[in-house]
Amino acid sequence: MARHPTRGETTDGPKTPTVYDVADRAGVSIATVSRVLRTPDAVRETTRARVLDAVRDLGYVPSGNARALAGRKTGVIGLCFPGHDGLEEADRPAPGSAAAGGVRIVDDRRRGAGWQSPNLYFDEVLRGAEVEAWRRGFALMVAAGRGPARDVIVNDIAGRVDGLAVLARTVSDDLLVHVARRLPVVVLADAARTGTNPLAGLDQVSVDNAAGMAALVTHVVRGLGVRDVVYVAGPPDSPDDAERQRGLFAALDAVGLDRAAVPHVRGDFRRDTAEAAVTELLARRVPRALVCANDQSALGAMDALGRRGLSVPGDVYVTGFDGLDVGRFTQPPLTTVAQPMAELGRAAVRAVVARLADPAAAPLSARLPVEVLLRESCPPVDTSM
Amino acid sequence: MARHPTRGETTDGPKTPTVYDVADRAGVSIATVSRVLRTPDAVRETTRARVLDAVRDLGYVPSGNARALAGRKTGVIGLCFPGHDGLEEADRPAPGSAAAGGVRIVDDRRRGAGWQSPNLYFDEVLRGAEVEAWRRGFALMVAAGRGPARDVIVNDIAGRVDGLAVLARTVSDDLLVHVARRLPVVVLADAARTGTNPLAGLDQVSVDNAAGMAALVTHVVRGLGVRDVVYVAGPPDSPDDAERQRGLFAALDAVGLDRAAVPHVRGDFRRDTAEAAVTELLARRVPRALVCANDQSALGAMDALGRRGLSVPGDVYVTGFDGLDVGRFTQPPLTTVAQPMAELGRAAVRAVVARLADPAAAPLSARLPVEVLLRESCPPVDTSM
DNA sequence: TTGAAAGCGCTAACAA
DNA sequence: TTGTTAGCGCTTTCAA
Repeated sequence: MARHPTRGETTDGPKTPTVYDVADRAGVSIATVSRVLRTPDAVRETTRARVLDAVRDLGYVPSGNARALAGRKTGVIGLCFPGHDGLEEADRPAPGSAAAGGVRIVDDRRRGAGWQSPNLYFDEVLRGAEVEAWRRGFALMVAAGRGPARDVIVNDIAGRVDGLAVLARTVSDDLLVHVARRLPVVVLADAARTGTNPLAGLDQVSVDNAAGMAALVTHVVRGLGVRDVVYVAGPPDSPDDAERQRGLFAALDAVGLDRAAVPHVRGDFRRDTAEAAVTELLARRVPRALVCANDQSALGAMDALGRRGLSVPGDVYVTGFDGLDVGRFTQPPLTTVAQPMAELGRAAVRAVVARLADPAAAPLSARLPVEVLLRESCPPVDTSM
Repeated sequence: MARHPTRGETTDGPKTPTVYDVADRAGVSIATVSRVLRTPDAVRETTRARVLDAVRDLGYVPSGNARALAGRKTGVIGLCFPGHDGLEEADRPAPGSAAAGGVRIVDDRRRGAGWQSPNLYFDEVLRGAEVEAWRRGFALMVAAGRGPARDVIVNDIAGRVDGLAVLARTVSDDLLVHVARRLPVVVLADAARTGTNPLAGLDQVSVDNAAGMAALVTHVVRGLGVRDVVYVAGPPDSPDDAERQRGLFAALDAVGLDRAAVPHVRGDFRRDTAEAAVTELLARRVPRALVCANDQSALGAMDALGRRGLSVPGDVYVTGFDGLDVGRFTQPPLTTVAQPMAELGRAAVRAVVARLADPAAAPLSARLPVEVLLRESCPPVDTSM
């Protein structure tokens, strides 16, 4: 009768119980056990109680894998991103500090506002995705791919989930296309979607870089009346920077300023590079405003200005882009464009769920609105007079 | 021969391909397909190539669930925590701000250093867990249980993973015990493990609250020579606070100060409550040092002191506990005890993996070392003279 | 209301 | 080196 006649009797210790064990103990069939767990109302009260008791007594927990296999869906959504590079070693406890019971005492007065833990960006996306997934009744599986094994991970995860949200350039396009044949894939924050892009057919969710930059630049040029602007650009191959430049140009066009009137220097999205670039610029001349491609380079710009003894915003306005937390604590606080990171995660999950519900729908391309945060480095109105 | 003779022919569109489809197309058996994927060296070069081609052509991605079921292990570790309460609504885009193409412009100059996004704590634990899981070859499944559904979630996740790490008091003890019968469960940050605790037999990883507080208080009393201390306590039922108080007392005992010499006021771990409590205290007298049960209440204490025109650290030393990021940006920066959040997550995963490797080992109880970060609010040496 | 039985897609003996 | 086959634990018709 029972499929496992010797279960837990001949072998070493009791194995983890299955529906069969519960059914045996409750004196019902496995179908009834399944019903009790999935459609309790379809089972007579007393039977249900017997089954539930057996579940309790046995410590039975249904196998999600078997369920998923039989039910042809997992109830899990996967989230892949590029990984916390550099974190692997960074947060390893310092050698010797782990001495038994020993508490290390550190003079931490030197550490300035510039420091911050890496990749907060993804943390927030992740959090948003997590929240949304659970609200929709899905579990979330996370994979931060590091190194060349990324593809392996994604492939691995793809087989375990109903749908996948992948941050731009986490894995090779080929793999993504391959995987997308099997399940819904949503690409996050990859706006540079051209016709020839192999990912062109996939759903995507991104942030409205161009509109954000346009609004910010409009504020600088029209709101503050500044015409002497320099743009501290990102890496030439960055789609994000390309979009932000589009926004910049759009704003210049709109206010009737020649694009050539706003020269670029190259900050490469990095604090040190931007500092160097701006230092070099300042050796030649001092513009009234520095519009930076991201917050990191804005920090670098402020470093350079500070070193030259120039005041922000008194002598030079500085703006960033991203809305990193650190910008709230700089001196002065940094005007920036905040990206809705958590919302990005949520939107991604929503997109996956929507696709699951309607596989035939046209590819989705969502743009999340950004928010310009005016802070002291480039205030709402000119306060210098 | 093939198990699915009509696959993709009679039904609507091609179904997602399985080993059978790949085997058919490559002209081999399913076993060979499986081998190519799992032990490639056990297959002749030419055969392997044929199979791989078929995989490519078909867009085949192996089902993780079927694998897990057949292989009796999932390769996934679960992480459960109490959830980002309050976040659900908080990060919802403000009504109206999402207008198509509209970019909201906000005067953000008012928002002080006190503000910060909630639950950064878990983000870091999560990140640590993710990193470690990945290094060990496991995927990570995340569940932030919210509301009464927590138990359901955990039960659900338990069936999908090889092992589980659960933050203290995320779910009911009963459920945890139930689940622990089936798979390894590691409890995080629940140090208050008494003999009668139902969770007593489980592995656990926590932070050395007592030692941290003891080191900090020793610094205040012995290092700075302060004897007039008030403790701003947490909620009475908090195991964390209890541990920190133990550390406090231990330090007092060690330096020969009567415990009664250090009165308590109740801050309840919250900024506002602590501010109220300290305000009331200051109406009576001004101690030389306020040792607070956590960072939040330290912020509240500083609020109260500031309102009274008292200087930190000139008039009163203030210390916190937790190592929240925000403490680096307060005026003055906050001396605190940093908990190794990311390391907590990693240690949890390590514990699960260890338990998986040796189910018979004695229950593990790991204590992670903390770090005292001396900053201006209670500096390494008395600089006021 | 309950039970019998056929898979879900894969792995892992065991044979060949 | 490759194929056959028996499950893994569950859901789900279809009958009873």
